[in-house]
Amino acid sequence: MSDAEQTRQKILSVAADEIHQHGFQATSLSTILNRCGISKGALYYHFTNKLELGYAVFEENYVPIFLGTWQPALDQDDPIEGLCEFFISMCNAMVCSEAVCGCPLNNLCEEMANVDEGFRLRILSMQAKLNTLIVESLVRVKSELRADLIFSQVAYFIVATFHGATSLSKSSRNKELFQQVIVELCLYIRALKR
Amino acid sequence: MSDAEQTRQKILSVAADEIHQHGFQATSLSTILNRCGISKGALYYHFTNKLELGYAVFEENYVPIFLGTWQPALDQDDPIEGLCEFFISMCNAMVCSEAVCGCPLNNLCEEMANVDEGFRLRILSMQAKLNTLIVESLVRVKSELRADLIFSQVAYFIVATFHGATSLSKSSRNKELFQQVIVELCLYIRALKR
DNA sequence: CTTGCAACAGACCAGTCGGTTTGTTATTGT
DNA sequence: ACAATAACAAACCGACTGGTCTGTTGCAAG
Repeated sequence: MSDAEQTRQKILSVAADEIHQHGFQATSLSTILNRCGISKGALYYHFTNKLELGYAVFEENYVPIFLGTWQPALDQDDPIEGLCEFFISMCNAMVCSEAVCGCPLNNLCEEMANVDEGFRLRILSMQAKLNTLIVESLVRVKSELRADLIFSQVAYFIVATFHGATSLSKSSRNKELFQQVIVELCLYIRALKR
Repeated sequence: MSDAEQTRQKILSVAADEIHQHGFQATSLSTILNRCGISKGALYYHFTNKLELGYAVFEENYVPIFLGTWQPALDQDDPIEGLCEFFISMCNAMVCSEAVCGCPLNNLCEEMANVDEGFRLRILSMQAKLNTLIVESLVRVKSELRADLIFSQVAYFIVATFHGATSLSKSSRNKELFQQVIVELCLYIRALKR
């Protein structure tokens, strides 16, 4: 990796962390510069402005990580159990993570969906993509599921609940509420089977 | 109402609207002053600083409205149907509201829970209070419900899902996704009955 | 050896932020 | 009539914001 590409990646990862912690609008460019140990010239050489930096963080950092965590769960032979295990593992991982900053994508969704159209459209396509992934995995084991299900609706329901659980744990700042919602969610998911 | 109290209320309601639209941190005091047609001296006569104004908006505007919308639904003879009707009516009301800014409390929760302790504690107590209300209404019709339910868990699940649905509709900016999640949520709620 | 460009460094800018201070007006108790 | 206080108005402040501009390296091609 060239030096230039290296600093670009450094900026992206630091920006991703700052945005995750403080949100996009509250993130200061000078903080990013300090943490990276670079100058403003460097940043504006790689990105045209703060917004474009935000978009780049979204597409090159958040989205891959996001899909990378859901995909394996849905690729299991039994996606129902795959999802449950995934959710439970999120519960356990939450203990270790010292800072409960919530899901970066959910945070951006809440903050920027009504502020900037560029963010909104990216969030929208992300949600649609995740929905498709879940629906596909459900269709794959269709024969094992109840006949009355509307897959897309179920998928959005799961995502919405998971999002809500994340949000609850953010304000409560412990995993208890998160765990409760997740347990109930697993009950719901397993009840999808006939 | 005295003149002073009148300007105080004016500030509160305008601030509530601005915070709802742009979030707390992105809300500018000068915007509030312009919309109110008052000066900075007036604002700082009634509130010690921006944070205290935010707290006042939370407690005197958001909380009463919030509880005022949930309470009637839970007070119904059949709280299960009360909740469903409440959710459905939220779906319909959403068409009329031109701006989909999400629930003010959920927004503040997402934005400020990790930023300011004062907000976090207020949000926390609000969530606990809502949870208590829901649990109480479920206990009231306990005999009609399944025996395996953990009421508190169910209550948090409902709230989390509703929050998630709100968030989805914010980014999608139409009521479709919201409606889908709500329909599925009603299915879940009605299945609580034995 | 030098020309040119990629890859920055860092001073600088206009604007905005929350907050303070001083000044003014209207009302009210004495 | 007068002093005191409530209820503001508005100038002002330092800190900070995103963004621009000019200058300076290091390397690579000719």
